[in-house]
Amino acid sequence: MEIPKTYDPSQVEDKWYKRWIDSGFFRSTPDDREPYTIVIPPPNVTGVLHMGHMLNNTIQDVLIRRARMRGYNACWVPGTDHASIATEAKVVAMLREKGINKKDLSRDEFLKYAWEWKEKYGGIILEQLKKLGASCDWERTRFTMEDDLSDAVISVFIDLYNKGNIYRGVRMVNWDPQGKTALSDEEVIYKEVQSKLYHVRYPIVDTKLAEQIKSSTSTWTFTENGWEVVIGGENFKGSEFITIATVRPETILGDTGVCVHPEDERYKHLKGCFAVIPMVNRPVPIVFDDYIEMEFGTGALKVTPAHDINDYNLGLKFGLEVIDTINDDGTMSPAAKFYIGEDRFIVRKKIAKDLEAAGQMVKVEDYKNKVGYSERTDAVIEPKLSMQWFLKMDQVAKPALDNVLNGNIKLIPDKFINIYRHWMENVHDWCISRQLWWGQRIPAWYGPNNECVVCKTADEAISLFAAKGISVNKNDIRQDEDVLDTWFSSWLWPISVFDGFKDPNNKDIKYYYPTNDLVTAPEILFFWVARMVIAGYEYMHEKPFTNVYLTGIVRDKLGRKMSKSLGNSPDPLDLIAKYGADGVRVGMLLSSPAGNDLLFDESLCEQGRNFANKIWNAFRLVKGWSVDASLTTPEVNSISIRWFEQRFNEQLSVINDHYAKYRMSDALMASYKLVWDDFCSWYLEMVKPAYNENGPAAIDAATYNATLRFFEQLLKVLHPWMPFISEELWHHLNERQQNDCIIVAEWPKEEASDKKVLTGFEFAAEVVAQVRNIRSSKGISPRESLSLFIKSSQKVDDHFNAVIAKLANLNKLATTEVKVENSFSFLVGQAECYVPVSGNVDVAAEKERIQKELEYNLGFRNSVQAKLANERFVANAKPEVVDNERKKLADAEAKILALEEQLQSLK
RNA sequence: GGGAGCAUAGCUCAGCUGGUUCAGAGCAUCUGCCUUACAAGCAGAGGGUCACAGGUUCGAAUCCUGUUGCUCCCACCA
Repeated sequence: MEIPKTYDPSQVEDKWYKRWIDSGFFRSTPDDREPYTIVIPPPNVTGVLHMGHMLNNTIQDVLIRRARMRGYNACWVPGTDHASIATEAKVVAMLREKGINKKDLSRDEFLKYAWEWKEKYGGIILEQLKKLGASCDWERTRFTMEDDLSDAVISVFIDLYNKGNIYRGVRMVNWDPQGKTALSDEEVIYKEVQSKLYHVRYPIVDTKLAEQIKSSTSTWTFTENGWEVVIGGENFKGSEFITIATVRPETILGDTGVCVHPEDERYKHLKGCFAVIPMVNRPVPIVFDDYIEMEFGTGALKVTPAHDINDYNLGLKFGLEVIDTINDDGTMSPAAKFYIGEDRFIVRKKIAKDLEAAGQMVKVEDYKNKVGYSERTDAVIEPKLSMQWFLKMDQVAKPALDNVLNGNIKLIPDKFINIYRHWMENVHDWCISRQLWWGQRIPAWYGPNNECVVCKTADEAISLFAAKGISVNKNDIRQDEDVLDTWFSSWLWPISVFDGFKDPNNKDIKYYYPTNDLVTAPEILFFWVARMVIAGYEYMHEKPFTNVYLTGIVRDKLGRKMSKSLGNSPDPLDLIAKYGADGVRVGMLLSSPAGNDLLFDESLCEQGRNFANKIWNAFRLVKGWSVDASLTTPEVNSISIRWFEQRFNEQLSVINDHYAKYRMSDALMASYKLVWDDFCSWYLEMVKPAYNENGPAAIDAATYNATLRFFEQLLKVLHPWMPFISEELWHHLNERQQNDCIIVAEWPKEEASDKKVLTGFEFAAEVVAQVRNIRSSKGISPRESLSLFIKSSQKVDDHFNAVIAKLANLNKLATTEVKVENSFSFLVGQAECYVPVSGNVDVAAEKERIQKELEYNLGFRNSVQAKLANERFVANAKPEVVDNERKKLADAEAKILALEEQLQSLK
């Protein structure tokens, strides 16, 4: 059989993925085994796979596959999220391209387009996940807007409303003028931008004049030192101004007050006075509040209650008028009286110019500030008063906080606990309404006079109204136009995917809930994780998951976030095509400790691919062996087999321990080294038959069988990381029954390892390395056979002598009582080793080398001696530590003695 | 403005409650090898005052304080 020299994943991956599916290996139904469950963080239904998904889902698949092998009933539930804002934006854009304006469509027409779009593009991402090898139970695929899940959302809303946790109210919300919807605080991204700070002076008038200005039209003119106003033919003059500083002059038209600090000497005398707002000529009160920073700007703040949350609060406090001057789409409203219908940013420039022309602009300075942007549309957020639905958080958040703090739910890494606590302790009410169509429509109904009832259907609404004494028919009532925040459906995900709302006592929810692990990005710790915990306790009285593994953000190697605009995000499918899914999986996980950002570089995938190839070639070697049943097992092989068994046991427990602590990269690296170093570089070289003129010699049956057994065990350890190549080789290694696949093979049992064998090997390995070092530094060919003599006062473990002889290519390995002349020497532990050479040894170079080693050991001995001479050390340190120091001293002294002897003999 | 975290080799990271020759791993680098499993490889080697300054201790990469630099989270500074 001719086996290609390199592993070709393209020949393998689709074949096995199909076989796994066809065999139902991903399928999970409740049985008597213990469940192990993960619900996928549902990606946006119209999204495509990016590197973040790759990392995330690779980790989930590793966890799921290992659990499956360990005998758990492993269930990974996949699905997608309807992502209302993002999807609606995409649909609107698609329609616009077709020349259709959303405004011209009815709600139903629009939704029809949206569903078509979803059917067409939805779930591409799930197909992509299959390429990665994701072993989800695809028969369980859910979608947050499918009927059952939507029903769950609606009934939860009604339930929370009836419990008094949901209320409706006018609040200052983050308004996205492009998406024309309110956003939650979490959906606003603040960016630092270069702005301008405009200093504008408002004339000061007293109460009497203010009254006159209010009651009739006034015409103002400004000079350098004062102002003049004509009211009804009467002329007034003044020289006093108050200068405010603002970055948003377009909101001046909505000003209803000016606020200064009560302790501010500059303004104390203005109590009871009014400032007159430019252009609209509205006198507004000057109020005093210690919210004001005296040092900032001029120390005077214009108050625009309709367009700034702080101003809104001040407005409430001082009873200021609210004038909403900006429309939903970010243009000026009629209430502004000027620039009506023009965009807020254009108006900003215009009004600045106009104020300048009028003589009210004092100065303009450059200024850096933070501006909120919509996460979804990137539009600048407009704080806006509007009627929204809210969920009260303080009560429901309590168990969600407690159960993380008491360790009932674990965050990995645990540094996120503090962040979580901080958020939960300062949680704000959650604005859950969105002014969109794509999503679950709010089940609230309004009567003729805006009376409101909350229930599922119009018929129920009619009877609820009737109960309130309001008699209506279907045509008199209308349903709320808004839909619910997407997170208001995804927070139910771990429950709703098992139909926990529809059928609370069904087998699935009872069996799979609570789930085990959740793997997600820290960015959505509050958006999603915290809220799932809340929903879990509210509706199941139980946590939704036990462990939350928080991945890092995938960045490029320069540390920049991957983004479309930077073009630094590779297409995961291209990577898979290039390096194989196994290679990419390994690449993703090689260096991504929980919570740490992953600086991704293609070379990581290359390393993964190389590893796959290494395994492939180990297989080629083993498969190429011909077995001769008549051969007895050579000594070198027996001890090698004995050693590898121990090494495997030892490393398996290391790997298991890493997994238990969710140290994925460490678990992978330990697996990697076990295969590459221990198995390939050492074990296979140890048992590999020598070759004669006819090619490689035959191998004995015991060695062959042991090697196959080891290989199988290693493939199992590799399977979670590299499902495809491990499955492929599993079947090449042995004839298998149809269903004997590694995906469902049993994870290796952890057994004790014999430390004596392991340390015996370590000694041998060190000797081999030293001989190789001599070859390398002295230019002796590996093919030239050497001899080696070991001199030691203590007994050295000689079990591995045959191994040493083979790997170091020795024709003789013996002990000696005396130093061997004309040889290179080295020390391993206390054993002096001599490699005699035919030519003359470079005495000077040897002396120098030995001298250096001697000096190091002398220094070391001195430091140990000093330690032991210190009475306080001997008195205070733990006895075993002191003993250890004594042993170190003895070792060092023996070494020094040996080195001195060697040096002596070279003279 | 408040809070949290980080700083160890060129890069990415380990280093558990202070104590094995503790200063590590992988990658990268350098040297020598196309040795019939693998050049996507083999063998060997060189890289670090553990950010800085103090302190606690018999003993500090590890604990404490301060400084510097970076990152993240929260928050309503015009």
